[in-house]
Amino acid sequence: MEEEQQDWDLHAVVRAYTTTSTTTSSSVSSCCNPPSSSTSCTFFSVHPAPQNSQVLSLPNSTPFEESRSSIEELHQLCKPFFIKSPHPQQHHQPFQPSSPLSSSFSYSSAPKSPHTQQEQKQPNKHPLPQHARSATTPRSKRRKNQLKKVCQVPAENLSSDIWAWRKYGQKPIKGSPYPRGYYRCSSSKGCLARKQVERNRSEPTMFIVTYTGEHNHPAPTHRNSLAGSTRQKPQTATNGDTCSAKAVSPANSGQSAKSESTELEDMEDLMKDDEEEEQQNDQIGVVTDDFFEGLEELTGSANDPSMASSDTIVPRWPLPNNAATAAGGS
DNA sequence: CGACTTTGACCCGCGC
DNA sequence: GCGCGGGTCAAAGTCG
Repeated sequence: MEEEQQDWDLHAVVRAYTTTSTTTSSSVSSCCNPPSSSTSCTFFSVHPAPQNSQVLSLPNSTPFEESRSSIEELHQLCKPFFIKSPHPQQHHQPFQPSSPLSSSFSYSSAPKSPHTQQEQKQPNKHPLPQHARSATTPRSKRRKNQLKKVCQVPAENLSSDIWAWRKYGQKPIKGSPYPRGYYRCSSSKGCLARKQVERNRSEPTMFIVTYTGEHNHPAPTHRNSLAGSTRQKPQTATNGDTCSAKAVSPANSGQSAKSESTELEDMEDLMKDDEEEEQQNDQIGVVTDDFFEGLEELTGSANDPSMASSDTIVPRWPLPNNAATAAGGS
């Protein structure tokens, strides 16, 4: 029990994950990549599409070739999601995922009505100030009609998140040996983006990440520019097997962050070419700034070792520790 | 000092 | 209507 919890030390993990493909829900063009990757994405859209959930397998090979093709794939994949939406809140354009290349996303609309984020802001219930229950964050309907994106990611990919997440809670989930961690975006105060990280019961090496709400601010261009970050705890050997190295990402270790940024720039150049191509192509279809943003993030993620499939390449920045470790030492 | 994690308690949605 | 379980809050403690 406790072990599991310790195991479950995801605080760090979390910040590592957020998908990149700007998503909007609605059907996803299926990705034709070979299911080589251990991740799959499923999108549930608010639109009751017959197949609103698809498993997207993204490439897991070389960063460049693959990344390129991945981008294309991704592009294909994301196209449907890039819907121009000046008012993201009104569309379902929850977040700008940062690393679509690695994992499975699944958007799921709230079980019931198709209202999306709006609910989140509706201050309807909560007459009760529980400890001055924040008048700013009406909890009402929190569970209702929330657009969710569920991703299943391998431990190593948990660190591929460009957003900064802050843990605000953890709860044991009934039926699951692993607790669920609750995180919110710490990049911006008013950001409604939330994230839940839970280990897959049947496959402990996989994590189920659920995103809720959307970022109301641009994604940090460089990870080291992230506001807060997980702290790096002195690996208290309490965990025995799994490390609880909490640090994850970029922002944590200035070192990694630094090298990261430089390398990122490098990679970005390369990626940009591709991006431009893609963008041009995109212009034919529906392309928005969001999309570019997404691409940027993507490129950023592309650099991310975790994204490029850790199997074939060596991480360009030291993250395994966190990701894997934080991931529960899987 | 600010930001983050931890943790217990509270609140509310949902199913029965 | 009731109870369970999940989601969030906020105080306390930790760390850089």
